[in-house]
Amino acid sequence: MHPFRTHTCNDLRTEHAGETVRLSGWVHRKRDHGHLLFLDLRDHFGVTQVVIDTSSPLFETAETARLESVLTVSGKVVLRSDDTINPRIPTGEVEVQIAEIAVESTADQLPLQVNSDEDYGEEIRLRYRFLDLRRDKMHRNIMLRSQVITSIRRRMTEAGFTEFQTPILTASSPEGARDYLVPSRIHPGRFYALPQAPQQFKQLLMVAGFDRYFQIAPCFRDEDARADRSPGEFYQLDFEMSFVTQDDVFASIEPVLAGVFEEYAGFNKETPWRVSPAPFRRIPYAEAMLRYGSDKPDLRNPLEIADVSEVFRGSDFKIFAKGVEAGKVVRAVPAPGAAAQPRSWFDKLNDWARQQGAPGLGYVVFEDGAAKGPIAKFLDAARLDRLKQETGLGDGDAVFFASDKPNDAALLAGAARTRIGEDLGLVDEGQFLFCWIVDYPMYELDEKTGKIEFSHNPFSMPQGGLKALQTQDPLSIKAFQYDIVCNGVELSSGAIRNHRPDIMLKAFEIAGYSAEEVESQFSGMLHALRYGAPPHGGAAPGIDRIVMLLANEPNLREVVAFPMTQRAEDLMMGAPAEVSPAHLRELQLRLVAPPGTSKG
RNA sequence: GGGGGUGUAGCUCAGUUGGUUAGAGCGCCGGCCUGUCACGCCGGAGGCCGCGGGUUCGAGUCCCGUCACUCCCGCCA
Repeated sequence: MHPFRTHTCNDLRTEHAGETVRLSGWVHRKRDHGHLLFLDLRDHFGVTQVVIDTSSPLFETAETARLESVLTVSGKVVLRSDDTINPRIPTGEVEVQIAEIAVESTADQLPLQVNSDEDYGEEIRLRYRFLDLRRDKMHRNIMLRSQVITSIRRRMTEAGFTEFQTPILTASSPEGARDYLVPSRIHPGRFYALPQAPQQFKQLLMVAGFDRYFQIAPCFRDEDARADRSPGEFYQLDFEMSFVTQDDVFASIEPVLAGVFEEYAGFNKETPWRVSPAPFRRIPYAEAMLRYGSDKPDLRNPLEIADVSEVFRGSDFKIFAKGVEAGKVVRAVPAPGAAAQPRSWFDKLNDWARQQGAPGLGYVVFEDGAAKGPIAKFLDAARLDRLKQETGLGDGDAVFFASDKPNDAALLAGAARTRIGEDLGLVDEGQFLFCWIVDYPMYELDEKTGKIEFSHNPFSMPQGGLKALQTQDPLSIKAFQYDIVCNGVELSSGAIRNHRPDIMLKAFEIAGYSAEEVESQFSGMLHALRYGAPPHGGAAPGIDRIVMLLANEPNLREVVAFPMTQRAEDLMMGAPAEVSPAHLRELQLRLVAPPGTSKG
């Protein structure tokens, strides 16, 4: 019997009745009636019921085939009687009567059930990823990923971008995350590094006179994982453009992102989610920190934080009043309608704030024309009126306070905003809400050392250029640096790059780097910028995060075919692995015992 | 590097105040069943209670350590 099928397991319909067909697939489910056996045969495309009874000498072969064994069957397509039609599958009006059967391969007892959507532990799922990926949800997620990438490629190409490849084996760069190193055999003692991003190469392509570059680029960073941060490797839609302003970059990528999100906004959803149309809202960094307490706000949460420091300045609530005099701030998180919440709700939020390391969350409740709560009695009528005004609240509402140094207060208020919004059911989830965070500060003050440091990307162009660096307080200088955020997930950061060696040297000088240091550490880039570099800029939205959002998954592993564990191990392939002494010798490497062990 | 959660049959889980032989569902094996589609019914096998140590007459249960998976902080230009 020829092993190849004439149809997939999703093809057969009533019009095929009477044809003899061949189907191949996995045994998805068995319904054994003793003298009559139904098998659901599953392949990549779908499921078809095949049937056999004891009048066939092949009955026993079919009956003993375990779940997830691979079969090829052939036989006649027959219509099902009206009362046995299965409306839940596209092939449910027909079935195949088995005339021939071949067991292509058998399956051992399964460590996880392919035909169920039960939750299994990560360890089992990752160790048997090939089985996990057979399951419906994972199969669809990985297909979504492929379709999203195809859609992005098409949209980028149609927008005039060209896809390039850049090296995987490259040089370690001193800034940024830890590198993955690859030893050189030809140059013992020297190492390649895997790229954290194709950042310098894409800039060099601009210098080389290409324009509108993009790449679905693998990026490698040896940093610890999070739910939305894969350990080791991830993919970016890396793009760069020459002779552009920040507005040009936004205008180019917004329709691509909005288009992809609109295209797949209905994935796994009864009704497609709304997508915020281009142009996306732009929020300056300082405003985002003040109003949302985060530089990646989820704008589906309607709550906005207010600064109410002046309400407490000179008030009888001495803790806050003294703090304000000492340069601290008071941020107010509104909780509309919260007056109806029981006392325990307020206590729980307070306990939560203490777990976050704060002294607590003070609050005021406006109820029956009066102000209640532990802080209310310290505020006179004028201050309470002003508080209502600043927060836009009134009777029936409550307001929580975070008081600390500006940055710390912002972060606590931001976390409280998220929690209160969720608790009160205020978040309108059925949408993808994009925004740009713009005007990042070029520098920030390291509170421990008192030194001025780059706050984000040292290669961004400072707003105001060389003149700003020469004349402004460094902490007041903004950069042409931006993030794109969707539903509280940072999809990408990007920048208009600094293409002028003189501005770059000055920018590094302010952060305490000598010209010699900069020349030696970034020689390749600086060298290139001295031979006619176009102004250029771009960004690099994360592919994995885009798919995660579209699939509405809480975790990147659900949209990556072969992810590693949190501790950066591949349980299926056994990576990382030890290598043979001969292998090490060839690379002139020797292992050194870690401190406190005797093993060499 | 630090904090939290979880770990019991192949898998998902239950297991009371520390007390007899550690249970259920699915899967697996066997039997019955010719129209099911999560087929049904009957029976069976299957356990280093993650691992190591301790407390106790007695530990799945309490204590200490450790490992794995995971969430978070640090880290991620």
